Amino acid sequence: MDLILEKKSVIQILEEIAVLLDLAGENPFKSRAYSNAARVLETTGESLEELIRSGQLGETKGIGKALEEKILTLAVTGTLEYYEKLRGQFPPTLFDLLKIPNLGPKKVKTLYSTLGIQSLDELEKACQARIIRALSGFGEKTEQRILEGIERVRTYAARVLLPAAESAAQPLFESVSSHPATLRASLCGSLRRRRETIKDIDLLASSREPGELIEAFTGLPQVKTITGQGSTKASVVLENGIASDLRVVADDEFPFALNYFTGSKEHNTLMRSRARTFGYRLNEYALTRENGEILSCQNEEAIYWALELDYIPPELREGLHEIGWAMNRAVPSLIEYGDLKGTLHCHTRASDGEASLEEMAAAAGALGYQYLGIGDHSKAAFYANGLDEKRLAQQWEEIDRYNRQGGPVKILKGSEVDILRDGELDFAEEILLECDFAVGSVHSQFALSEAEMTQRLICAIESPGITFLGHMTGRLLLQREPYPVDVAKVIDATARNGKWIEINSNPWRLDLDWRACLEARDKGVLFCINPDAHNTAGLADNRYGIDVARKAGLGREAIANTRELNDFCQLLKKTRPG
DNA sequence: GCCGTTTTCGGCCCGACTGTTTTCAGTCG
Repeated sequence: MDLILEKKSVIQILEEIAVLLDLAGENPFKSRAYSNAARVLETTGESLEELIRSGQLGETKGIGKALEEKILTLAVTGTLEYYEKLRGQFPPTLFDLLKIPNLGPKKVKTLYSTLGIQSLDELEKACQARIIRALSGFGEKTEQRILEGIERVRTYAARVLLPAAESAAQPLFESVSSHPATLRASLCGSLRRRRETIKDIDLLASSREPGELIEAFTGLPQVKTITGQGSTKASVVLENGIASDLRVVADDEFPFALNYFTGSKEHNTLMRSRARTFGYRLNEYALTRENGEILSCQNEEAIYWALELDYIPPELREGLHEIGWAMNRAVPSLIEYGDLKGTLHCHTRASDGEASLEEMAAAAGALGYQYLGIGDHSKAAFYANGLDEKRLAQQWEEIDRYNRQGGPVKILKGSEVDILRDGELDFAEEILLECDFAVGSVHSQFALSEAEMTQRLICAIESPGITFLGHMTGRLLLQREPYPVDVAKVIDATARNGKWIEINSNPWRLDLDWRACLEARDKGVLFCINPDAHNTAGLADNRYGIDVARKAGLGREAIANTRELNDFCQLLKKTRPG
């Protein structure tokens, strides 16, 4: 069966329908059903084709009869009358208005239906002409906030990468946690869940004098504007454009608030539903019995235990599988930051890196690694000064010399070999088989069809000399979408051929995405966490790769480079024929 | 529109803050 629309497009349309239903003022639970179905599709490992063929689509929780039919129609015909009709009611530019803070579907609908406002520009003009304040439900302040919001959307619409948020958050956290009025403090939200991109920095503190903390927070030198300030909560925008919220609670409420503000929203919803099955009520202050009796919890762990759940680490709280795992006492034991014994896929000055072999090795040694795999670019990557056969041989001599002298780490010989358009590799098979490992990567010709790209990657991973694919989907977070590829099929081919999957730790990449890693784990594939480092500092990026692994629910045993040198080399050999 | 350890109908997580109200709707997380 051939599908006209791929899964990603179907998901997008479902999400769009949810927004359109909100705009139309439909039952909010109906809208939620569409969002929910989109999320379910996004997180299931199965391809849409497989779900349809096996008849599992309608069996999936969150997809009932109506949605099954609509998804099927969309996938097979590429269109859906229900969607088209809904879409016809509103101009597509209304979606831009929804990005303005404090403007939701109701207000946008009012702006559109009373004044015909469709775009940011039109809204800006209407605000400047002081027309907005006359609308019922709007006022002078709303008008002003909309103008500020438009400015903000234009300037800082984007999310930021995890490391950027982390470095902005650290001084805020230190200021709050060291304040004399603070009893306990924590970073929360997506930062604590270690998401790959962050929208704002959430902070929580407990105190007997919340007002003092709020004052101190809004007065911090990093704060550019205060967008909201109450007695227990403040919202600000920092000088660097990132938004930040501080919430202050009483100390006995802290564990509940910590759990609540860590989220995700989906996880919270599931936790509250779980509480209800015991007749409890859970909010950010307490866990309460029906009779009003409060169940005391000293820390977050106690909340999970009170709901007869295993403790769930923050990274797993995405509303996917974690509650089910926790109910069955099956929360995986996650890899820890110190668990890596070495790493592969690093560059040197020989291609486009900034450091020498020795410098990279010394830096790896300083991280406590036992081995470092050098994988410089191959000759097709001419823009990166890729190595040809001769220069590769010279590098090997250099590596042999280094290893004979016995530095802090054993250097492994490798190559990041370009995958050419047809799936063939930039080096001959016998050369790759002489390497200790080889990373196959796509660096050009991104604009293939999904079928062609999938075939290209499968062809590469079937090559005997290849150990794993480098940054499998080619995405650059906040910059470039992944190239079209059927990841499930590539993972299948990887499993079939006994190869590994790279978790590329570069914060721009974090590729393979954690959402897809779980599926690979269930197929028994081993992972390798690599920094793709182009300088010595880049080696430390592996902590972000570990975040990905943790979010995927991977334990130490699933990651090849948690093994000691000898065991690791044995595993490497198993990726080769014979 | 989905779903079932109070249920096949009537729920669907819950509270802070804001602005525009004169008791509350909208938005956000």
